[in-house]
Amino acid sequence: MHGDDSNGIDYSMLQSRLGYKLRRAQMVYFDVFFEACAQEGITPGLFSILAIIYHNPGLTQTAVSVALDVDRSAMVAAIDKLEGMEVVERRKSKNDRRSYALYLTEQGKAFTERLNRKVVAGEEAFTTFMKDGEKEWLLDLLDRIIRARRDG
Amino acid sequence: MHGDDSNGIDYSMLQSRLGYKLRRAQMVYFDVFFEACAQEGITPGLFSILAIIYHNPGLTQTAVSVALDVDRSAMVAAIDKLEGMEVVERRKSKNDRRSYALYLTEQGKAFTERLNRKVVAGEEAFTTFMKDGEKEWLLDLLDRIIRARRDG
DNA sequence: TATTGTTATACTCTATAACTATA
DNA sequence: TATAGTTATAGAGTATAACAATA
Repeated sequence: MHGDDSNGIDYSMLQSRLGYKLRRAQMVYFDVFFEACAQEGITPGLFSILAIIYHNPGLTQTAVSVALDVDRSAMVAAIDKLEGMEVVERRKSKNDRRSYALYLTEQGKAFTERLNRKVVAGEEAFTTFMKDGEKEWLLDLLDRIIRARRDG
Repeated sequence: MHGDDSNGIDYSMLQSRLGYKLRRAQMVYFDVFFEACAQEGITPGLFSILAIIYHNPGLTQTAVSVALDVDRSAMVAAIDKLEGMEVVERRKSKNDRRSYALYLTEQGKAFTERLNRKVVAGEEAFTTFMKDGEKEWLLDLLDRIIRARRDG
């Protein structure tokens, strides 16, 4: 092992690059997610929105966008789609008539739970080659990378 | 710690999701890369192309696209740009007149080496909160995820 | 003045399909 | 017939700026 991948290409400058590996790993993960959820019309981004609303009912669109670190303008089409699927509903906020409070419908809750089971099951494909505790370690280390930004 | 992030949002369904963490970590990494290389007009994708050609001079565009797992049609604009920056050159292949052999120019080699030093230095921001050997372990684990696809 | 949701817009990335010139 | 590079095109994803309603 000195920079060569199995296809005979020398990856020397990339094989020890965190960013390159993160991107490739994410691409693989996306394929697994896609197999599990594409037929439901759900992308990773939509799933993350459902997951946030599931555990934080009543949030505004802007609050969800902040939680997921995307622009609030991107939420409009996303919530439109989820509302069209009848899994999310916008309720007019009483105290602030500019904003909506977001809730999952009853079927939206069941839908999200089912999706979550599929995603968790899909992830088990990755744990087969992990030792005990290795996944928790990975999640913790990724967290440290994520927090590196806001903690300086 | 039971699903809450520091902003008061409950991330229960996401905090143990590999895909979510991979994406967020990659976003943070991209910011660091951007600070280091954006002024040079280089994105992570362009850097990966330079890195491949650096260690594998003479590859065709298609070979590079296969090495990086992107469509060959995406290579055209990328190589156009790198050629415009005079860091890569297309040389007509002798044996197969359909294809080009890709090489770094002299300044392209120096440019790539300089970029590599910047990227490696930028990555050190992430190693400050890693224990000895943890980065190598992370790279190895990400590799196992990446290989999970082609190895089944 | 500031903020929420919205719209219009644009830019990047990426993939597909079809073309051309070679093989 | 198959392949390399190219082009046109389209779809996601995401960001900015501006606007109306409301705070």
